[in-house]
Amino acid sequence: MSDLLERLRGRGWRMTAQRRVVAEVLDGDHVHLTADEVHARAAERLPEISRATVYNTLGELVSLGEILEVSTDRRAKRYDPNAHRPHHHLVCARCGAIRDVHPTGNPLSDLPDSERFGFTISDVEVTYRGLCPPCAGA
Amino acid sequence: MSDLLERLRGRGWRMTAQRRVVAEVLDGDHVHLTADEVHARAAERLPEISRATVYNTLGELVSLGEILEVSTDRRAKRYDPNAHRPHHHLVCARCGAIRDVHPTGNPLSDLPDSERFGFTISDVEVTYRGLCPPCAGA
DNA sequence: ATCCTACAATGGACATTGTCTAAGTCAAGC
DNA sequence: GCTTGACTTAGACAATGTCCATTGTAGGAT
Repeated sequence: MSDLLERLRGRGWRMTAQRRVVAEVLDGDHVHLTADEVHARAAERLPEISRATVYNTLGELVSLGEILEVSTDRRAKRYDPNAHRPHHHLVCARCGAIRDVHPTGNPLSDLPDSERFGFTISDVEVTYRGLCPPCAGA
Repeated sequence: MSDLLERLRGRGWRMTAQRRVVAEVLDGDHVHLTADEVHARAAERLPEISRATVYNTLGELVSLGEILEVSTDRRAKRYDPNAHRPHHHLVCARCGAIRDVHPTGNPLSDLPDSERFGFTISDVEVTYRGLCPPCAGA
């Protein structure tokens, strides 16, 4: 168990059974669960937890910067607990598998001023798409 | 009017009033409409056009490679008629405005083999996020 | 230890986006 | 001008997410 719960408590986050369970479900590396998957896993431990609470809690954890929202497909948002190390994603176009990747270089420096249209850019998101070995081998 | 309709006809695409209207709505540069927006604009000219037809037609145009699907937010997919020149997107986090951009460099070469996990990578999508001048000025 | 109160959880309605199907309609070839 | 198979339609359905009024409770105050 990481210190996620401690960090949250230290920030004055009111601790409830529901919030604890959601945080515990997400507390692992290289996990990219949808809200529904989080709800399902949380419900294994706390059967009466509601979907709204899971959505609320996930939203709060995102606001607190403890997890990241990832939208690699146009289906459900996924939640990535690996929020403290910048990274991008590699997605299998067939089965949806997701891996965290760390490209070299900084895409920001690849965008000349003339292509920024006066925007204040705060974030760059890179998604590599392809086929994972099992799907490519088929 | 570009030659989009001619290209489609030449490929044996059966031409109907609905398809013509959808193609015409999309026939412009730097437009990034949602399916519903396409439907609304098409309905100005052809009031009885159905949502299903718009979805079907958009899907076909994507399959034909004439337009691109863009998922810059987790709301509706957007359709980009600028399918013949590779580009990425710059999105305003507040108002959702989208600009096509052309970064230098190739993000694919920034991903070492050790970070590819055996995937066969076919596509890279880069999304820059920030605030457009009006939203930043507020 | 008990009480208070603001904050959190619940559940169910609602919203948005997209898909599917059965039946009717029409473009294009003959 | 027919015929036919592809296209369109309307609306039901599905998946994901949001909202709200009500009920419950964590944590501080007494």
